[in-house]
Amino acid sequence: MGRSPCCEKAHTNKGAWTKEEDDRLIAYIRAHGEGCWRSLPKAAGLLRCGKSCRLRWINYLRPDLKRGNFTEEEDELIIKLHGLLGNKWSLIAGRLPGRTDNEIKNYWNTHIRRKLLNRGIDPATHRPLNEASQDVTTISFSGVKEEKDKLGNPNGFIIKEEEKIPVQERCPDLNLDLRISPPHHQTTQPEPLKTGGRILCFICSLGIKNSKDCTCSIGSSSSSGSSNSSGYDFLGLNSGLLDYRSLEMK
DNA sequence: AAGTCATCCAACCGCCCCGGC
DNA sequence: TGCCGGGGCGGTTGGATGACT
Repeated sequence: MGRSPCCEKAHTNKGAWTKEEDDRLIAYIRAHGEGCWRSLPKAAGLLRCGKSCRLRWINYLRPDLKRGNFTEEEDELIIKLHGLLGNKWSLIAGRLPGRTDNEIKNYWNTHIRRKLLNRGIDPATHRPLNEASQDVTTISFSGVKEEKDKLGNPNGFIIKEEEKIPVQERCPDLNLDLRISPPHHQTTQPEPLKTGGRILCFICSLGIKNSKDCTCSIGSSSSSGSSNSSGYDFLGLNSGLLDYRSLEMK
């Protein structure tokens, strides 16, 4: 029957934090450090959910946070990292000292999206808006449905009754065909570098080891630390502009 | 001055992943 | 090996504030 709630919501405060709550949280973490967030509220004398405490600390109270406007350099770095990583805000935040994932996410949605649109760039794909319809593979779900009907749902999809209603009957003007386009960087990134005569896949070029998405088998075969000297030089990963190994979680 | 709309951002929600048992 | 709980993440919401009419 689902998960148990992370806290007893009936006896917790919600909404904006008061100065007193902030002070309590700061004092507790200074004294005891970050630890078990679930038990922290009670120990600190806060009527808050542990998750709420964690969020407040990480996004607002942490002493190493950099407040204030984003610089032009930060803007450009966020754009580049988003092009590489997508909506992996925590990874992006890991490259911007003093910035939080929430802050970057908000900043992206309020400023950078508009900035890119003004430049004529699709913020989702990082491609020119007028190219949006090019290099797109269309997957017709009506076709899939027909195939599933023929083959008895071979992909194991769970089909709700209402989904069996043809879309055109319910909303004739709505085209729900999904489209998949190749990642933007595929068209611009240089030739993949080789290590020991072998070509690295994109996953390995990012320094991600043992990934199930690895297609070259190097990443999963413990390449004895050689991965940091090979791969794409996207964002200057190899030239030292960025240390992509520190893209790991905060 | 008052009402309405747009924007910003802190906070919440629900899901997923991972480690411990 | 499977289950459970805690932590973390991305998406979304809603209140506060400013801009505009």
